[in-house]
Amino acid sequence: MKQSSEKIGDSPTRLQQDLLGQIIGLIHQDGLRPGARLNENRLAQRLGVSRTPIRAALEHLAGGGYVERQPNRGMELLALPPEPDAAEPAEGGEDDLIVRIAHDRGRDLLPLDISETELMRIYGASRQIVRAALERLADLDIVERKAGYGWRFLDTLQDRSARLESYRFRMLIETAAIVEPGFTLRPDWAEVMRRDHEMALAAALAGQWGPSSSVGFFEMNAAFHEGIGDASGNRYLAAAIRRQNRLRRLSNYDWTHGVARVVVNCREHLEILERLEARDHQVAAALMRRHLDMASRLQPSFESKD
Amino acid sequence: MKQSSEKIGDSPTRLQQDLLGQIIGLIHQDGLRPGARLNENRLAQRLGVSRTPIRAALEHLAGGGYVERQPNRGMELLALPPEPDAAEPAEGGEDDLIVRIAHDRGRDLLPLDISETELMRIYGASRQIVRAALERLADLDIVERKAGYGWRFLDTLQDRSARLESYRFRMLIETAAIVEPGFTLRPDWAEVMRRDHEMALAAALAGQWGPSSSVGFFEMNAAFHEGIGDASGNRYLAAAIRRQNRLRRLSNYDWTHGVARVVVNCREHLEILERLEARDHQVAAALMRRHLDMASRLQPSFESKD
DNA sequence: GATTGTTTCATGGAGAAACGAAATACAATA
DNA sequence: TATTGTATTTCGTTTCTCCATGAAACAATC
Repeated sequence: MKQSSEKIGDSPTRLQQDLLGQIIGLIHQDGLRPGARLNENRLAQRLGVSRTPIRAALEHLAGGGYVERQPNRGMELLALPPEPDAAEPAEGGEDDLIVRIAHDRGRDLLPLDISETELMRIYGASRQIVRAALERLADLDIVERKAGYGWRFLDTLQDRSARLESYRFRMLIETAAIVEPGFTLRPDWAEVMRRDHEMALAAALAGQWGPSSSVGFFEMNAAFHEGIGDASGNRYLAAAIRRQNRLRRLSNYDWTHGVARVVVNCREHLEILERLEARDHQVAAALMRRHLDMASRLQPSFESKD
Repeated sequence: MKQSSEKIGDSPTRLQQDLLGQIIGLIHQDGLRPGARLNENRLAQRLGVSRTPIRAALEHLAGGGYVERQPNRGMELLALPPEPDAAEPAEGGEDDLIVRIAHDRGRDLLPLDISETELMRIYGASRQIVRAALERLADLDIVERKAGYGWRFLDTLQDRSARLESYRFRMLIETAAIVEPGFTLRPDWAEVMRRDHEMALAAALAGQWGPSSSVGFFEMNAAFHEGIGDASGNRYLAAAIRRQNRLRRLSNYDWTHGVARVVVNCREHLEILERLEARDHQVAAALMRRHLDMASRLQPSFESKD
């Protein structure tokens, strides 16, 4: 048996899975056709890793029937593999746990003071995972180490004033980002954003709003604001916006404002986008300010959830 | 022997050391005199820990001769222990390592790509410490995980444009902090700040500037800016300012601008402080803007250090 | 009854060992 | 020579146990 000599087997690693997606992306980007050969060295170099995980990823692709190994001559492309949906929020147990902890604390399912081992029991996660999650939550000022043992929630989450402060902060930095002298929008990014928003808008208008749309909508939203930060040319503005999104991700994964608000949101984003493409930064900034100001006035209906 | 029953011995724990300092602080704050008794329960409650580490800390105080254990009646204060200097940058191996790594990378003593084990070898630290340091550096966008194994420096440090972006960002958020509607300065904080700055100013004018003054000066400086963030009443502004200081701490521990600049810096801070106390927020913000703008124009003389 | 002294339990850190997987070096093949 | 196939080395995660130490309960003392 030839297969047994390559020990690929069952589960692709995190890295291998990432590489798999990137390889597929490169295949499309380079416009390869069936019959083309995939050079391992070049892939390894372009993706910044060694050949080992590349080979494993290719082996997985072969398992799907998209490529075939030609002995001593490498992998040949048989069919174009479909592009996977980008940016799923990391199923496994890393960012996932952070969201779950924050969510459960928001519902008062977790006590204010809690120890690592207790969290390990509750979520069935290893100490390391729990630790990493707590560290990152601490970085967002959501928990803090107690002096001795254990951690304490700071309850920035359901805090009403925290929400307003967050919006005030965002109004400051996001408008500033838009009027930065070095602001330059990447045209391809704007294109993708427009398309995504128009699709979301159409879906919302058609009443297609499933329970899974919530996360996707949030991520599109986040990508919009982060893209503006990146375009500002100031890495600290960009980092601050990204940080705010990380914070919002913890409490905003379930959309509580209904479809009507989704429509408004998309339209406002599209309007800002238009102004940005027209280099009308002053108006775009004003629109952004109003966009955030309006959003800050919405009442999050927390309690009526289970 | 009575001592052997209490197993305190040699090395005070991190927690015990912290508590020791805090207990001393409370003794002074409460204005206790020799003869007073130190209640374990109350100390434990005020400091948010159990009695166990409190007892250990008190035992250490007894070792210094400042208190004495009266059997079954607790600790009696014999003499006022001296207040330790606050905010030493954590000798041990936590924050310390972060600064050292950043410093060495800034001097090009570390390669761009590096593995954890290599860092362990170089600094003789445990894997955990190195990991924690790298995670925090990653959080500041100074390193990033490579796809496979290892880490890569992003070199935000000696990057000239990063420096300017940082100052632009600070000009934005720190002036915004001052003009926040909820801005309220704690009078005691202002008092301490004024005193510290005047002392530093006097020392600088007298030409007393040792190699150790550098860190202390930086920390005073940082405390000033962070205090303004805290006074703003917006936790995200405060957090952003604190984060910028954390970043600056990595490259600014050695002051390269000479004593003259220390004098200017202190005077500007004192002027801002005055305006703030007079509730003259607009002018204070303008002064802050100019303060940062001037600082951003200084040329950091990097290379001439060893 | 309040406070200290003492014991017991739980927490989380340190260290070692084992393992899976990525990096690297080397051999084989076109 | 360039590329793939294979073996070796290295890395970092996982998992385990051990143990100091902090939390909490209980007993003793004033």
